[in-house]
Amino acid sequence: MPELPGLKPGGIAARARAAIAPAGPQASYLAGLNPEQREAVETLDGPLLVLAGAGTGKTRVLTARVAHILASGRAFPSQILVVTFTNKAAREMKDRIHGMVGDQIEGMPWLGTFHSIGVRILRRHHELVGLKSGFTILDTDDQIRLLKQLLAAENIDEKRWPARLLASTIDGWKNRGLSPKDVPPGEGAVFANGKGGMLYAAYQDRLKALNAVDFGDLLLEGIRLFRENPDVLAEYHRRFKYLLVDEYQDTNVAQYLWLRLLAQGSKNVCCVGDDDQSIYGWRGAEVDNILRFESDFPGAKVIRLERNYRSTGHILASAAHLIAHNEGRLGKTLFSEGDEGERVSVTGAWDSGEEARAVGEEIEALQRAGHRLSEIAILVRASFQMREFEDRFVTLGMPYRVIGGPRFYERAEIRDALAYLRCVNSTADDLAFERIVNVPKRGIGDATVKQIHDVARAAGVPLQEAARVLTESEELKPKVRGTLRGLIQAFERWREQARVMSHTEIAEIVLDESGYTEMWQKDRSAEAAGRLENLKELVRSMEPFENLSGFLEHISLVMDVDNGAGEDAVQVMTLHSAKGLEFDTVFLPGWEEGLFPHQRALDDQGKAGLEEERRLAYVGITRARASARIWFASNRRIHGMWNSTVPSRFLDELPDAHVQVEESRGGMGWGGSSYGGGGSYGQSRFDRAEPFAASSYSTPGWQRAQTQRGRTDSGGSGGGRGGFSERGGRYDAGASARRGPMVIEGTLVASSSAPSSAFKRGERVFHIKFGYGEITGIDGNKLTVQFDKAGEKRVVDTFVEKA
DNA sequence: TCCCTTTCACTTTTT
DNA sequence: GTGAAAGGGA
Repeated sequence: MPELPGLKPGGIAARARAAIAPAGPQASYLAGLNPEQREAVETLDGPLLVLAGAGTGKTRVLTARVAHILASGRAFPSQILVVTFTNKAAREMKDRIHGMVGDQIEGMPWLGTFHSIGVRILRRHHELVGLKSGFTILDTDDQIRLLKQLLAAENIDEKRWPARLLASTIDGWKNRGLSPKDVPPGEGAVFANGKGGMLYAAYQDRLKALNAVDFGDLLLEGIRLFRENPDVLAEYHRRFKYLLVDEYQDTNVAQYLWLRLLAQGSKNVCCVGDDDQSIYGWRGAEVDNILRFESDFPGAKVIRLERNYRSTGHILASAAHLIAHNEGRLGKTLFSEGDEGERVSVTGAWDSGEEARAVGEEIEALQRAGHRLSEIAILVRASFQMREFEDRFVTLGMPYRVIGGPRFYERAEIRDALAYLRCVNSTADDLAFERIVNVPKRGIGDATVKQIHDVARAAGVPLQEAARVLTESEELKPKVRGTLRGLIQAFERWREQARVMSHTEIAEIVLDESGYTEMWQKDRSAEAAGRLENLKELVRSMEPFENLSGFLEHISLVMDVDNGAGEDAVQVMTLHSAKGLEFDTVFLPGWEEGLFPHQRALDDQGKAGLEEERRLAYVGITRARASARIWFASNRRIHGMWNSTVPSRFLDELPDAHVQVEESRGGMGWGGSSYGGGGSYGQSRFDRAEPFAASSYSTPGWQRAQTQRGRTDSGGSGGGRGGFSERGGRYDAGASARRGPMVIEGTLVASSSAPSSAFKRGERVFHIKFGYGEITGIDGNKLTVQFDKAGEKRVVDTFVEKA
């Protein structure tokens, strides 16, 4: 299409579309929508809540709605506000709208994350909230260093009151939309014997002095801006004719307040979300926001999307039955029109190692059957679980990819490199200067840094300037003085060069001449090569930007690199990072009490915590299109200690009719299941499962476990060959002859396989978790023990030893 | 100032 | 068991 000079592409596009293709049955973006989706797209006036269950085409509705608004000529692209949580979601949305509406719409200016739109607004009105232009955005690392300084200045023991804790406390306040003066005195007093509120205020002052904001401020200051300047708010009211919010169940109070202020204008606010997928309560998300929508926005219409296009019947029914155990929900019932598919499988393993082995074998079988590895995912509750799977995949030579983990820009080398660039970009970036002044080590230690600080404070100048002044005085030792002067001069030189060179060239020069690259080249550790690679990647990622400051501006908010997507590899990630994704086959390992639901969630949040864990389980199951395979292990090492575990209560909440309880081909699933408070899980069908209770020790799995244990040093590498073939013959042979105590890494795990227990009533025993106790009852291999500390528990005899 | 030893925690994570 | 961070000694 030829360019039309002087005309705004967006405006033309919208009008042209409206003229050529008026919104009607024939509009292409409406094609293929079901009636509910279509209603959600076409209900343009007034507040609308779209409750979109998992796999019901939520993104499709959002993008079609934008297309519809544009095509019907109701608004220009610049008059639509679309907010998402992650950059990834924003990018996807942009791409899809682009695909629907076409080239003419040059990206919608107000489509982005809460934070990126927040910055955009603050940059336009910075003077109204007391910021200078070009303010910097601090990330968590900067925040913590700043808070450490504040704590030190207040003589607060950092051991007792860690900066991290203060940071998350302040974050929590900001998430709830509280500025220092709004913090309830009682709450402010919680930290450091009453100094919490004061520290928060001091922190905000420091931020202002540094001309910086943190992530929370991007919204909080926006709220303040709107409240204190009605004329500014009115301007945005006029501007935004339509507001759309993705993942509304994840909004926190600050985001809610921010949004509500903006929505007072046109009232055409459409929020899309799923209360059953709210899994971010721990970082301030308020499910309440979505539950309250109808009362918050009077006259709101609610549309439910319940037709699921992703999963088979059994999977959907299992997920639905599970989530029905939650009380705080709006209630939806997903249904699918596809076939029932295969049942959700539940399998027990002896321990986490066997769990990983068995899952690895199943994946190999799937691979042989022609499944693509990238359509297989392992979703874990906690990242430490990934390790065993990774180890396994390495020995199997199975390609895998870990999603999530430390983000690219959070890596030390990237942050160091960025700090150098920030110093080149601005002489006033004190935090960046402090970070790299002695990286690589050049003999400028704490003592010198403190001196620089003193000069800076006294003269009211930034650290770089103070350092320059200091090198001109006689106060430093000659050696230090020389190095510091060299560094300052280097920065001046780089700044000069930055004017004439491209920013990527400058970056390379800076990293090279500062000795930073050399530092890693000399480093003998295993990660050094990867770090150098990351530095190269950083420079590469700068290319699309116009200049250094443009790059730095974006990097604080948006920085994720493609980590080799598209290659055929098993996807390993946490349940949290799986939200929004889908796979043909999903493995869900580690469904054990204490791990999932996580003990900490139960301890800290009680019932609310349990319900959030349950939602997490729901998210996990609904990621699967065709096959969901749940696992639990009877023994897991927690904090370096082997613990026997109890199958997760969520397993009992799955509907029998849709679940296939598998006998692990490795056997041994149900070994020791009696940990876990109260007897309420004693009734679990997984406790009663017969094949294992009486005859555990003659199953192939047990023998295999023993054999593997016996080959002490072969653990990992010995299992390299696929497992199925080894199973049948080898481990069965002579199995029943194996008797006697079994010691694993110094812990007595099993002492007897005799059908009648070797224990007697009244005998004193020791349990690794519960300590000492006295046997009060014997039932097969299960003992009832009155523990001195832990009270009465039912335990399998293999987990206690005679005291 | 640096390096080594001790100590501590250990759920989830975006911006 | 493991890794990161902090403190103390060289």
